[in-house]
Amino acid sequence: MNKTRVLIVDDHAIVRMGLVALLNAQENMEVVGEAKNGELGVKAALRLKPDVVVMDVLMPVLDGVEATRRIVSALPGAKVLVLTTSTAAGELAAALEAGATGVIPKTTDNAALLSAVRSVAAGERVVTREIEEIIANEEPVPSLTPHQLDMLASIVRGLTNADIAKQFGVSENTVRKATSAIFSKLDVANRTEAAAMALRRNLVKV
Amino acid sequence: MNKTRVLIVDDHAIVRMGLVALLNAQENMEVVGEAKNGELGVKAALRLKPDVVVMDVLMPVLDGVEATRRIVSALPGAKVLVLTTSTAAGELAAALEAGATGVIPKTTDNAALLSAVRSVAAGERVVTREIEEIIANEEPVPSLTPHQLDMLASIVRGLTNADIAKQFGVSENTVRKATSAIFSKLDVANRTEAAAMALRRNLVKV
DNA sequence: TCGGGAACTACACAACCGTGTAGTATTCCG
DNA sequence: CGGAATACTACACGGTTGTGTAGTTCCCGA
Repeated sequence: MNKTRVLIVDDHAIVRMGLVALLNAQENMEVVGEAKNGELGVKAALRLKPDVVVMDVLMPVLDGVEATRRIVSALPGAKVLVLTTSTAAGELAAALEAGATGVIPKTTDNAALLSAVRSVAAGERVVTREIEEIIANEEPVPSLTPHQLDMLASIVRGLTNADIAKQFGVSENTVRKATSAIFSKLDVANRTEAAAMALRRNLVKV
Repeated sequence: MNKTRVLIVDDHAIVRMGLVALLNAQENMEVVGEAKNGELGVKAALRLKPDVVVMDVLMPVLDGVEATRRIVSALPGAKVLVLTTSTAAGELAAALEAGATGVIPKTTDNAALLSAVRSVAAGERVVTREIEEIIANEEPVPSLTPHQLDMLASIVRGLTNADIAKQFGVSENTVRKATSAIFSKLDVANRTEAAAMALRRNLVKV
């Protein structure tokens, strides 16, 4: 009987330590590698071809979602179990869309975590009810054009219509029309509300 | 020779597992308790009177900063080592102000973490250079009155001056004066910038 | 008791904002 | 080719915003 070969990708040394302790204590599991960021994780996955990758989301250099995408696209059939602290619907949905086989919260207790690793190794999709609900209740992201997102960013920075016109090399009237369109897409009444929504829903880079 | 008695407070089972594995592997250390949120952490600390409490910050029910405050005030001389993911100056400073003996990032490797626990047990203040710098570079929080914070919250919600006047039962002119004062305290030119700053710097509850 | 210093109000003014209507140019697709 | 869609502009209108000046009331501390 072959052991399930696991790769751990997490920037917290203490979490890697915990996972190693937990998984290596199982007879039929074996941690074959550790990586402390997404980029190293991808490299290690390609080299080691593990049965399961246990992947954190929030990491320096390359985040877990993007790392998952790269691993799955390079090794179709690779199994990735994403471990997350986040309750942001967007991130959870992104992890699944990137090809993760499972997504579970970091608060999961050890027994449930083990069983998730086993299920994922067997190819089963593992998503807790909690996470499923968050994704189901996700508000749709308003679809702004890149140009509109740039304008929104300028609004967030507190620029006036005249400032924005100068910045984009168009007339103030055009900016008025454009911002007006943005407000109606976001379903808000004015630029202040638009700025608040943009920041709250991470529509613009800070 | 007595072992250093350690209490672990963290909502992530896998982190507790890692800390237990790491600390119990040391000859002169012993994990005497675990708690998965701040409230349980405080109770356990009062009951067990550990030499060192290793404390996470972000936890449900009661966060690590407040838990630290309660433990230190109930057991003067208690040693708390705060483990944090956050790079927000406010939180780091708050942890120290609450009476933590040490504050280190969760990305710390195992050897450094161990030495931090040992130092804290010996009563030494442990703050990494990284964290020291973040605190030193902290922008001062603008001192708004509670009343002004309420107004700021209304601004963030997108209300007009007329709306705010109605809400507070004062005249619109008064609101104009008041918001104007807020803007000058925040050093911004208009309500949109004020809203952006309020959200970015967590001046108002979302 | 006198003198700030708050908190509130009024008013006026210039600037800024959001929207409706309308016109032009360009591009894309059937 | 013709029509739809897209992007830009103009202008006008009414509402909103931020600030300067100024006046009242009330309370606190010297």
